[in-house]
Amino acid sequence: MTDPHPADLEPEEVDQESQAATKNLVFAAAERLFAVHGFQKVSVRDITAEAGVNLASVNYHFRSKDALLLEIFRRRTAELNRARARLLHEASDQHQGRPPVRAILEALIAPPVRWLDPKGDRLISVQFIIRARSEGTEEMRLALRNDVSHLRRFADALLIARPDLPPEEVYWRLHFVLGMIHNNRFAEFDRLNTLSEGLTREEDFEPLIKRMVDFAEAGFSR
Amino acid sequence: MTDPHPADLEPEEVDQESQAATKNLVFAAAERLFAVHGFQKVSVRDITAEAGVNLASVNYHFRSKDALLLEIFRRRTAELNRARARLLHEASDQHQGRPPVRAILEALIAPPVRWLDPKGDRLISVQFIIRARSEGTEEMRLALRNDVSHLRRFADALLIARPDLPPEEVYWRLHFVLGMIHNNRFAEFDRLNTLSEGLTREEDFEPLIKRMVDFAEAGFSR
DNA sequence: TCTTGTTCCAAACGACCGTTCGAACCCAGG
DNA sequence: CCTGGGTTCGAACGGTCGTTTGGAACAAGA
Repeated sequence: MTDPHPADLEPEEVDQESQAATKNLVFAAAERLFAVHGFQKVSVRDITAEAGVNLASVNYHFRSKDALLLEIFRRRTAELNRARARLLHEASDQHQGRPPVRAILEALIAPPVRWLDPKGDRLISVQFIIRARSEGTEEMRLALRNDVSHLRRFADALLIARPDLPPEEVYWRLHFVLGMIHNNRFAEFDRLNTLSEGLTREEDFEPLIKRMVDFAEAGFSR
Repeated sequence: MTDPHPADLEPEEVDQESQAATKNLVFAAAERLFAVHGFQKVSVRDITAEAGVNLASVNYHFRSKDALLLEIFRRRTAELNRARARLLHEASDQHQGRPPVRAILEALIAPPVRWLDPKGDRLISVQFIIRARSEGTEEMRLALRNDVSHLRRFADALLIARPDLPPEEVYWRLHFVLGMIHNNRFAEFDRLNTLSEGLTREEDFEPLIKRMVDFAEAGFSR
């Protein structure tokens, strides 16, 4: 008697629009609730109620609550990593395989910040990813090791772009840039807007990308 | 019949070494477990078991689990804010009330990074604070509004130090610096050490403070 | 039409949660 | 010695959690 769960034989991200409507409803509702309220505060009953499906749907289509969470995390981080890698690849092509620091930083920063735009449909996803980084389960820590292999390409590019710097200095500065990116949470934006009395409220996110890249590039300038 | 809970009549942080040993045991165990495992994953039973006290101790000495969490948060953030404010005040004294950007950033960065030193007894506390920022309850969000009033002193100092910059630019850069600071979590350090293959492992944290202040000051340089 | 496999559903299971309760305990003040 | 307020204790309460179950509903091929 083999395991009848359809989640086991999915290669990557099928049923985008296929007949498995319930699975997609659960996926979307879970991502939305997790992104807003956090992982531990959202119950399976919250998810299925939000999706308008039966309680058992989570354990049927995904194996467990944790597996659902991990699947969302995997798909979204893969998408983000792909977008970043594409920009880095383009920058590498335009600079004979040795992109300057600014282009590397832009490839790292631009995708997750563009996703913050409420006019798109990515805002939920990027908030989910950011939250996963600080609240993730033990299994997601392991999944983050793959993310390290993704980051290594950026670290290597930076090491090549700044061969004059001690390697540990490059790593630390990369760490600082990642901190800037990961701090773009709802709560932090609200805090900043309260502090600045609304001066920092953004409608277009390209200026924010420029601000961040400017700041990060300046940090790398010495 | 008035409320018999001793938690209600404590001014700030008495019973450091007083006869209420159980309360201190609970406080310390809760802070430690929360800092390591997060708020939602730690139960009252975990806390009391770690502290070696009875299960009901949490609800007796503090009113509830949330109230315990909030009390830890309040005490530690107050201590951190005091340390930062003192440094800012000293810098203000040394520069005729107009401290330069670097001194302001150092007052913001140095205290929480010094607390990261495992040789001290503050490592748990700073990890707790960082975790509280992203996993805090609703009541702690309100407590963070006081933190905004604390941050305003730093924002104002920066606005005075850089009157040539548009105010929103100053606020954004302050936001970036805070992101750098809040990213100093256990998991992120591990990730960085994996990525750098141990190159970034620190024993002394003063060089890290210098690195961070250098990076942040450079970001403010233009 | 009957069969077969997939999906959905209501209901329940056992485990763990935060909190409460009343009795036991301790220890100064009489 | 006794008394009484502060503290600790074991035990239990009601509730919510993630997960499981067995059958109903459904669609498609024989």
